[in-house]
Amino acid sequence: MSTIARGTADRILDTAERLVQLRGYNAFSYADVAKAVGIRKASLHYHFATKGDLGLALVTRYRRAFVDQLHAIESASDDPLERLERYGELYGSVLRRKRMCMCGMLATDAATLPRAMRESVAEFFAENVGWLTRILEQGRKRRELRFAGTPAAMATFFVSSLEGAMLVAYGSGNVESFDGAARQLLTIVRPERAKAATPTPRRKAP
Amino acid sequence: MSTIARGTADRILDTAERLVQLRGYNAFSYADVAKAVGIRKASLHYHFATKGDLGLALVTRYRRAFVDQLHAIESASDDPLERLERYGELYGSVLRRKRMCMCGMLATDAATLPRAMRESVAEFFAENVGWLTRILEQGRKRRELRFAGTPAAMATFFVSSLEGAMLVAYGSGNVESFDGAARQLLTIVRPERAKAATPTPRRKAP
DNA sequence: GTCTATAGGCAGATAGAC
DNA sequence: GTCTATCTGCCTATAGAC
Repeated sequence: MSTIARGTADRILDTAERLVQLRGYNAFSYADVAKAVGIRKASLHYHFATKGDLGLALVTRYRRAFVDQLHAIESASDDPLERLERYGELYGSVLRRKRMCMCGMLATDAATLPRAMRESVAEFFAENVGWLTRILEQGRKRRELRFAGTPAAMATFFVSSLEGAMLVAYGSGNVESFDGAARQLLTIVRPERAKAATPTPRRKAP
Repeated sequence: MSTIARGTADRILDTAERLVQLRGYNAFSYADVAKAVGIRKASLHYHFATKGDLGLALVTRYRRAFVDQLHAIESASDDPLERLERYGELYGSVLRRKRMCMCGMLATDAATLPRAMRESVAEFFAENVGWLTRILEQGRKRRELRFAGTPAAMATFFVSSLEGAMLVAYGSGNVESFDGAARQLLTIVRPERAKAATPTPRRKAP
């Protein structure tokens, strides 16, 4: 995958994605992207006419990639708790690359975004809540998960807590705090809920 | 208090605070503030020489106000659970004014902030975690709160979840989702939690 | 598809009059 | 303390050559 030559548009998206995740929508420029990609500012406009077009393409691609990873999680495991663990690990892996979730980042920029971008960011959260709701519903039915309230409410709480854990970890430069928060989060849906928070025994895939 | 005439510096801070909470540090300008306050850009520089100076003053003032509110909560109630409810309501009241937490907002801007600002934002989170740790510790000791893990870990989770609930609500324009998340959060520290029909607790090996 | 050149505007910041 | 005037630099975006 990484050895395949990619088109200019893809390289632009990769670079812009990184910059948005690091600095936010209003703190990256065509000049930044052009420099990193190795072409001129004007050439960027050939691929993405306006910054809004580029931004929308970024969110669209990010959402698609995220949805793909959700499907991958369902393929990899049938156990609700393990699926939730892997879901949290999606966020963790972003943070370990020293980035913030793109849509969490754009959420704070919402007031300054073109309408289409803002709506797509909202859809990202809705998509995640929808997926989690299904997993939680199924897990409760099978008695492999236990939690208070509706699956939808718990799903919203899940997304919120992971986004917040990333936000605080990113903003305070304290990456470890994310892992602790993610662990707490899993504790509250574990059926055998223990008094002491012990690290989760993680099954490794062969 | 609201009838007292305030100095220019205070009015600048009020306006800049609102703009940062709405749009972020990189999406407000001296021109915006000057227009709203009713003076010229150049006059702002008399009060705050650079944007970084203004930003640092904003965070400092915000932190002080927040700490004051924490003290007010301790004065208003002796009950740990009620204190936590009121703590959540601090966040809720910001969101109901259609704003994002200033430090949550600045957390996403971290990579672009002057060092002093970035450190002060990190201190905001640390202060909150510190206060919550005390409340949680005391509540557990008195058996009026119940939760897994250390008080410090739970405190970090608390701040993360509330910040994240604000972030998602703000970014998706769905303010109601915050209240649901805040309610879920309180559920997990309530001592009388869920003794409903649970499957036989199977203890996993650590 | 990529380039040079440039338009037109806004950014943060300063000098100096009043 | 607030003003006018101005500087320098960066921003998004476009025109037109190659």
